[in-house]
Amino acid sequence: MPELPEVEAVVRTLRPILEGQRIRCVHVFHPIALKPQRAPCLAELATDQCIQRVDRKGKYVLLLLDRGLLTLHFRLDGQLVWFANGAELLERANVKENGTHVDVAFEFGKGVLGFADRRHFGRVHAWDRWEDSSGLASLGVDALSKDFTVARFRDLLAASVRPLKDFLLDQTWVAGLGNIYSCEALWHARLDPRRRAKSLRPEEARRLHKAIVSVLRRALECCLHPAPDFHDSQWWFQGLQKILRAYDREGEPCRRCGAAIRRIEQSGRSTYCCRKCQK
DNA sequence: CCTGCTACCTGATGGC
DNA sequence: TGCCATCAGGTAGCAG
Repeated sequence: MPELPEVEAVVRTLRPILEGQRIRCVHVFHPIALKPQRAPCLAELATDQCIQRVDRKGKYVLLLLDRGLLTLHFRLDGQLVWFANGAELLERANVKENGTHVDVAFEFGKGVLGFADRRHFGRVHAWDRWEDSSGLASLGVDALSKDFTVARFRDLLAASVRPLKDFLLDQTWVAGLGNIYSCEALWHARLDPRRRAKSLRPEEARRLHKAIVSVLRRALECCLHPAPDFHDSQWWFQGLQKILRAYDREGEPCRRCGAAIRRIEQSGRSTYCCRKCQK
């Protein structure tokens, strides 16, 4: 559930479940999910603390504790799973037949929250202060925050010589966009992903800003209907496909001009765009 | 400081 | 069927 809208939908769903709950204990099944931190560090920081607030910055989920915080990052494939209680967790987690993959779990009075990522890219980290997390501390302005204004965005663009696509993927300028919504925003703004960020005219910067915000809002609506269901480990976001105009549509006609959507490679990753109407 | 490249992992898919 | 190559919604760490 990688990009900003998916993480925001998770956070909104998690908030009423977790806020005010005390972490009774922490289970670490796969320590790689904590790397480079270690299990004792997480257990010591989290055990017996209450979750005061559930929040998000960029693609990070923040669980703010009485003292310190936990950060969850799903990377490409991470997800959350809910269990009724500790017994159900131990019965189902990582067992051979019909088991549910779980890397780390937090046990509460009302149930258990599991963090799972078979690929082991996702991370669960514990921090005394948010500034201690270099990933979190280096994030730029969140794309759905009110600080993400056209003026601010124009200044950021003007300071970067990189191609627009790389600029949008770089979380230190604007936080929250990944490969899908970068492609989508550029398609909606009718801008060539290879253009240098600083080459945009004011009107083009405004168009891209508007496209980013509207694409993310529309995707968030999609992610909330239906809302995430952590009780079902097969749960996934439905219906995102129907809002995509460029991503993963190689060879299909552009919905604006009819030309074939092309797949090009930028910084080792796929960019989907219309070479005819994205200038 | 910036940029570009690789490594990190596992699973799904498609060609032969 | 089986085997192999390729691809995947992300980021950290490194060299230049």
